[in-house]
Amino acid sequence: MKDVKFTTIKKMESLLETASDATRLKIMLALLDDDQCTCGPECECGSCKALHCMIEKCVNDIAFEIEASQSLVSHQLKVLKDADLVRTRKEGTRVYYSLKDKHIRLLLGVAYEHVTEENDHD
Amino acid sequence: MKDVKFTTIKKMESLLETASDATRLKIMLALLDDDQCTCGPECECGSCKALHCMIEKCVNDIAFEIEASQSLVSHQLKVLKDADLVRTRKEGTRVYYSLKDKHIRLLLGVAYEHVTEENDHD
DNA sequence: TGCAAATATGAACGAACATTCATATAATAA
DNA sequence: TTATTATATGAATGTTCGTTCATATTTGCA
Repeated sequence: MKDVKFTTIKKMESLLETASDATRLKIMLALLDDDQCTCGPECECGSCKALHCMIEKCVNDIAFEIEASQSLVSHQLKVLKDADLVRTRKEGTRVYYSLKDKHIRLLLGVAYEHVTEENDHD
Repeated sequence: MKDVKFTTIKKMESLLETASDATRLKIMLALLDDDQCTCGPECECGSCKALHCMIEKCVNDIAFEIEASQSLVSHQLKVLKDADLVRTRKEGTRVYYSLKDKHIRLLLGVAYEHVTEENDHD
């Protein structure tokens, strides 16, 4: 992986920087939760341990779940949205947020495994 | 992925925060380079498109390659080392750095793919 | 209309961070 | 020892960023 373009570096920086905050991580992990998964046993999402199932939650529910203020969650959701890590769907007064795509779920998965596994040498 | 412990969140934050800097990304991408790979065709590292081959470079070579000052590279290598993203090997006056393990290479790979691929919906 | 619920936003404050410059340490060779 | 090369480190500076508080906007409903 050599001669990576500067704009590519900058995009990677933006992606990782956006992901690298405890509040935003809590939000994204809440959106990786499997409570709302209604797929069958063939599904590989959430509790099924894989990543194609889309889970969505509204702002206040996220705020309650991660025990943060509505303002903070809204601010950070905007950061996540601007950086394209989440998508939104409006329904009445509510706005439902979900993770953007499989890369984001993979990123969270890799980071999670790295910090929870014991030292494995290479 | 629910009920993630606070310390796990903090570790993920640290990992991603450490990775989310253009200078440090350049350094890590330099360590993902395949110039030094001498493996055979069965090897899956670098140009072989996989991740088990360890590549190491010393500080000044990295500084030259990414066009940054020695001081800056040394500072940021320390950040990477403290956060356990790279390992070191001393040989005479030189210190050779390499990526810590496959998770780090995977992390870089996922981030790279996310920013270089076109929109793929889920 | 007016009210309530859900979400978004702007200002402000303090903390954290990337970079540079100058200098220190460590190892090797003469 | 002295000189040289490679690397590390401490201080200083300017900037960025997360959070809070107060308030604005939007939507649905009486």
